[in-house]
Amino acid sequence: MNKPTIIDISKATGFSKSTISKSLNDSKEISKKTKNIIIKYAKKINYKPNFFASHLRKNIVKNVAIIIPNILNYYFAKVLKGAQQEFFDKGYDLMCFVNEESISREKKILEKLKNGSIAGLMISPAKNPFSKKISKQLVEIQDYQIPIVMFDRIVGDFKCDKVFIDDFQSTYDIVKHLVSRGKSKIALVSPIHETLIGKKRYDGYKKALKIEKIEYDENLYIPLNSGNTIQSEITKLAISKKIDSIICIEQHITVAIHSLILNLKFNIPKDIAIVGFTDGPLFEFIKPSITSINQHGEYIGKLSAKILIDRIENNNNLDFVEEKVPTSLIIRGSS
Amino acid sequence: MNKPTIIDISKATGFSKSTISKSLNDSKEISKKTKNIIIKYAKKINYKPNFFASHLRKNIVKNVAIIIPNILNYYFAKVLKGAQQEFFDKGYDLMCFVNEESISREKKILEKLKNGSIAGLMISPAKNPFSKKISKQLVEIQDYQIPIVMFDRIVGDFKCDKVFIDDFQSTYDIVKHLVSRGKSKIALVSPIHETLIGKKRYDGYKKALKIEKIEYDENLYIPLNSGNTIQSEITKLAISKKIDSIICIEQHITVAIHSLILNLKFNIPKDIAIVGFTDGPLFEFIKPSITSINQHGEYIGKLSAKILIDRIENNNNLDFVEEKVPTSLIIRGSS
DNA sequence: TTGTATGCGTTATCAA
DNA sequence: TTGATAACGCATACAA
Repeated sequence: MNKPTIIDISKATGFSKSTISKSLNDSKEISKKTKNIIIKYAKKINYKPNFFASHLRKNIVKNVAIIIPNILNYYFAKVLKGAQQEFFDKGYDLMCFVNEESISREKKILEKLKNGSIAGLMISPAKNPFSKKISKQLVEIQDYQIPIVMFDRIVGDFKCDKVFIDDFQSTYDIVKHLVSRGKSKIALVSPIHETLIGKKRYDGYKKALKIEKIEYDENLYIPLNSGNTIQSEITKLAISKKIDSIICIEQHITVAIHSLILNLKFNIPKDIAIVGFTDGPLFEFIKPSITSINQHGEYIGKLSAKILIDRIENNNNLDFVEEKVPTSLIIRGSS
Repeated sequence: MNKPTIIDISKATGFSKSTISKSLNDSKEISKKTKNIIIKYAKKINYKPNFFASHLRKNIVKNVAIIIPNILNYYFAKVLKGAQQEFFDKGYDLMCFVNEESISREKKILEKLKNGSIAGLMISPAKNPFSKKISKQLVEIQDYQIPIVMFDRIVGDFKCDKVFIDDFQSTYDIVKHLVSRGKSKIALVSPIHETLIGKKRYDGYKKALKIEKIEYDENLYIPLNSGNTIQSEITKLAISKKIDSIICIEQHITVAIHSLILNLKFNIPKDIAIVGFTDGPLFEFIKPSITSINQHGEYIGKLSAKILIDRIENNNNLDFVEEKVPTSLIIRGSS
């Protein structure tokens, strides 16, 4: 059986195409009686309007796309979940793309999205450097009147709506918390030091140290590049008692540090406290469990979706919004 | 700027609509010279064909949908990742839906998908009972010539392509492994005992016991309904030494059992071994780490996508395939 | 090699 | 209250 069309209904019921169309759209031009006949028959043959035809005609799109770096990252999965719920409830279909942290993949995805199939885009770009080419593609998408909401990994000088956590506050809060636990030799481990997020977290860390009158020691700030030297570096710092606590920005590295510290026979949190970032259950089940920043991924996803829908539906020319979402600290055994 | 169309190019270059269309599709009817002019101009104004128009005209769809129960489940996230990669590489857009284990949500999603916007569907249905209504909707989708691949949570009597792990073998292998570790009082905890998967895993368990000449004890088979009685039940069995090992089918319950056993001051794996199911890193970082079945989610996703694309593109009437993917056992500290 | 005309399925405008 | 017709943007059969 082929997909039935309005013409099939027309032939079967004897009414014209336009009468059918109006009835199915519940127009008040058509009499109840006629509508009933038509709707009943449409149901019977399981008629659904052709997606492409109606969209072509109406020139409206109810598809949106989301691009995330990595679906296996619990935080991004939560964002996706929140966004998906919001979009679905508002009648939008969500197309989902994953860039796998690859700029070339991201370019391909964006290229594709220019075909006009989407009404809006949510994006958290692949790790920096944010390429000029990506930026150019995003601007082209905006030129087509397709609004963009950038979330989490926002890019400072790109103009669009943005949703992100309060990165400054997150590390600021962690330092305050650690100090309240009697810690003062606080290391910061960051695999994303070159990103805006990384810089803000670094700033929050530094600011809190200042407020707490702890002198900043550049040896305790450990930006990671390849990620291989971290073991020896942490080991050195720990053994020489230069640190009594570690803040780590990335979940898997946090767990690695956790293991390392235990293997070195230090006590967590007495000798060395650990605080990390994640939305997931991983830190909860480790022994000792790890104190962490809750990034509220689901809320970020929902909020971004709401903002995007608002842009799509009320294409006002209001200034771009920048929503800064507060984080919260979940205190567990490691601090 | 509005999205440019073929007509804009036609006006600007002086060629007719069809010459433009043919050039952009690299038809060999058109001279190189003309093509160059047209393509160059199209690039300049950043022309992209209208998605809806071309699809309406060609009556082909390069969208597919996937419905998964829960995006926060690491296994399903992996399936999604694998599927997404495969589809993207083959030029398909993937629309992603999450039923959140809700039958009513699933019904809404399926209702929507009947609008003809997809060329194929991958689905792992919400937890059973697999409703008659869902089945009816799926059949309707098939009636529109939209192929369906059901993965993981397959439904026995529904006719479509299916991809799933060898559930029988998974528990069979676990029992064999536990026996090789000297265990003989093996409990099986299952929160999905009413599903086909649950039954097969139960069968594998029973069969392996038989092969190993261990008498089946129905007290050691613990189907979970609300999931609240498990604590006391496990505690009783452990204290009375009725069990020396536990197989658990669900990841979070496995972790809960793991904690419970440790709290009861038993040694894992000496007193009680534990084996679970998951694709994720959770079991790796717990102490002691947990032996588990790797369900190869990414492969399942890729394979399902491949099968679906094959159905879409070579709409042959071959019999439905049922791909049974072997699992592998990752042996860790808990056994 | 290029242009003309038609239709994909729907909706909207206007006429009956 | 219903019907005829045009148009959305593109692709193709056919004519030139």
